Amino acid sequence: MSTSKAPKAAYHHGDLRAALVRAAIELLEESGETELSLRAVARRAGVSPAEPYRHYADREALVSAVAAVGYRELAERLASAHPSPSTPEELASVAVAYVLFALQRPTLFRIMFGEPCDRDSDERVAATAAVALYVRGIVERTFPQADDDALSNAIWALVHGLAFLHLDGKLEASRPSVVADRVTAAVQALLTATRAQPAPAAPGQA
Amino acid sequence: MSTSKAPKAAYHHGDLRAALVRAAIELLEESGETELSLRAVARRAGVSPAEPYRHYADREALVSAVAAVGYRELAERLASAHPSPSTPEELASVAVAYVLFALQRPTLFRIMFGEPCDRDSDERVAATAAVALYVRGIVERTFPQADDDALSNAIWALVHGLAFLHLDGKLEASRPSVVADRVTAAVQALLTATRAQPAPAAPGQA
DNA sequence: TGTACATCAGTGAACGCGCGTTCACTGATGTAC
DNA sequence: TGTACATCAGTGAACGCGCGTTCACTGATGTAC
Repeated sequence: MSTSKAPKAAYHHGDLRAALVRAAIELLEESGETELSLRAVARRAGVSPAEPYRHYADREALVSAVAAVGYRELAERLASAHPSPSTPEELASVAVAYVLFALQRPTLFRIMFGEPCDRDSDERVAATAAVALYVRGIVERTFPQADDDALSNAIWALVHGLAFLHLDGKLEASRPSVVADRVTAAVQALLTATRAQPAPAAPGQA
Repeated sequence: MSTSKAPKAAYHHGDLRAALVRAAIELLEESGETELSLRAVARRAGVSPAEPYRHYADREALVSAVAAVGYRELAERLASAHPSPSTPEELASVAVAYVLFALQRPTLFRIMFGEPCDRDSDERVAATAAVALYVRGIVERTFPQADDDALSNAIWALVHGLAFLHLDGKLEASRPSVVADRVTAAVQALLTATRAQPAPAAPGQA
């Protein structure tokens, strides 16, 4: 029987490993700090400062686990914006979801993307690759005859850049609907033109 | 007589205020850490831990001064890539300069852009506005009949996103020439199409 | 030119703090017979 | 069903550390006369 959803007071705790990640995320979102103190997390989870070491090798391991949760939730948000976008309009709706996710969970997003970050964490490397593949899929569906590499990079960068510029206050971000409109407009400004000429006259395309 | 360039050993120090900023930047670039410890900076500058407080109100003030230097240097780099870009090709060369700056001075770039950052620092707010204006100028020159707002945001976001994706290892960044090519390709992938139809058939354009 | 004084850049010791991590431990749960 | 034991989640005290900041101070420089 899986214990995925019953942290009861029974047993010692049930699933403290997951509870620690949850506590960490709550702390991040309350404090607005990107720094995550293991002691603070333990305190929040109602547990002694030594306890986390039973579940995570060190601070960095907990941070990676937090980031992994973030990647999963981001993927869900994108998928629920549109399961399989294949037009510039659908792509724009996914872009909006990406940026709003960043704004609603700013510290989580920063931990996922805004840190030198442990190149050794397989979890994180895999999650990153998954996002890249997802974007690439959209681009291939939406612009079948484009230069996939260049265009995938460009699209991801565009959306990612919009997220960070809003997050860092370089673009005003107090009202989500304004942000959504701005993101949509930016994406359309670039993509409408791209779509307008279906075959960009490049040689050697199928 | 201005003392802008003579930190001699004469007098007490000459220009410790600037020396502290310099020490801070050196430390950042050596350690790869975004965290800046006032004590470490003082140590590096060969001065007691209390001394910085004679020049900066607190740690945050020093960090803002560091960011200000970063903005100035970024502006110089962009200007020297092209003083007044007005074609997609010229724009791409500026984009490359932006991304390479981020990669060459990663921690400085993160401090400039990748932190919640003090909304109250006039210096920083002004610097940000200057970058935005600069981008807007390029866009107006390059695409005279476009929707300036949307396109300016899109271009800045595209370039900024490319910088961060490389910086955070989401795009491979070990060889500058590869990065330069990738940035150029990404920019061209989006912009060539935009330029290809000079008047995008929107109503009400001069 | 020489003396008396004000200024102020820089000192160094001290404060209290929260941190990451280790350690020997306790006590509830599960297991074997 | 009852007892003896192994397991292991969680404890709590302690370690050494570097931090930001404050304080009363020193001593070199510049200034007035």
